[in-house]
Amino acid sequence: MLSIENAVQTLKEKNIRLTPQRHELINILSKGNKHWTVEELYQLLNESMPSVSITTVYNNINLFCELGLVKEIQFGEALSKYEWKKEDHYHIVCSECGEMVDVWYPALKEVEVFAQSISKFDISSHNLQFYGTCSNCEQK
Amino acid sequence: MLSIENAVQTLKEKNIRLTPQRHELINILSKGNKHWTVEELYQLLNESMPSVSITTVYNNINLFCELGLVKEIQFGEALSKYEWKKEDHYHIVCSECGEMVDVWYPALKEVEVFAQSISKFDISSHNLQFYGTCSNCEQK
DNA sequence: GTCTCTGCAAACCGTTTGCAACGCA
DNA sequence: TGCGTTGCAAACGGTTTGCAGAGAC
Repeated sequence: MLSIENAVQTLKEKNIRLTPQRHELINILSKGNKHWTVEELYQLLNESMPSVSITTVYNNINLFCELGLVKEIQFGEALSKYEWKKEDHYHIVCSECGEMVDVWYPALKEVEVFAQSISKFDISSHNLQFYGTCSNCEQK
Repeated sequence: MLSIENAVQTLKEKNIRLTPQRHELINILSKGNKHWTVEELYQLLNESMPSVSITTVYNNINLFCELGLVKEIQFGEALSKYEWKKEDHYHIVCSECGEMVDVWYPALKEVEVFAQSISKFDISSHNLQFYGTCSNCEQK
């Protein structure tokens, strides 16, 4: 799990300013080990910085993705979610409410090798998602 | 692979009219064993029916998905692609041009079982995509 | 003081909706 | 002939862009 200090260091090295908005966004993202939409981050950020704009959230979440501080998780028709950078893993998503949890399972390298062997593609990565119903939605 | 006759039969059973637009769209989709975006289907349809509107393509591709004649393939930030209904399989997509091919690999049921065992989710399905570079883009 | 960053407003673009005219059954 | 369908235009909604003023360093 990436530390706040490392993230701040990365910004400094690239001469990217540590604005209050960026600092607070890093604070939110690096705690909680969760998955947020842009809108959710905007709401959370607004609690401590009421004047922040959603443009700034977009600007910085994209910047953080480019810097490798944050990973974008894209899922079917749902809005992208973002998580603080950690080791590669898969995700389970609730089809009802969008709730998302991590799955730590060994990377399916042998399936990648198979896909490469039967295609004319040079395979570089793969993505695996699970769909289901979370316990909260199950009860309803 | 679903036949045109079966598709037409499904429409009849549900009292859905077989308009020329629908017939031609089924013709395009059921041949070629490819993956198309809405825009691509619209272009192809326009070759034989110049007056067709993109609204009609949206209406019918969504209808066909609901009827199970067509499967929507959603991929990260890319536009959805659609394929004629066939047995479940995975996809490889070219990160450069979006070119897509099928991968017939046994469903990863044991990974689903694992995901279920370590989460509080009732897992119903999963999705696996491979990313890479197709031979065309490799040469460039 | 400089130059990046913020935040507002407008643009963007794929998709959906409303609706009047059309045409399949 | 009736009602489902088409196709136009407008609306929609998440995201990006342009830009003038603010502010980090």
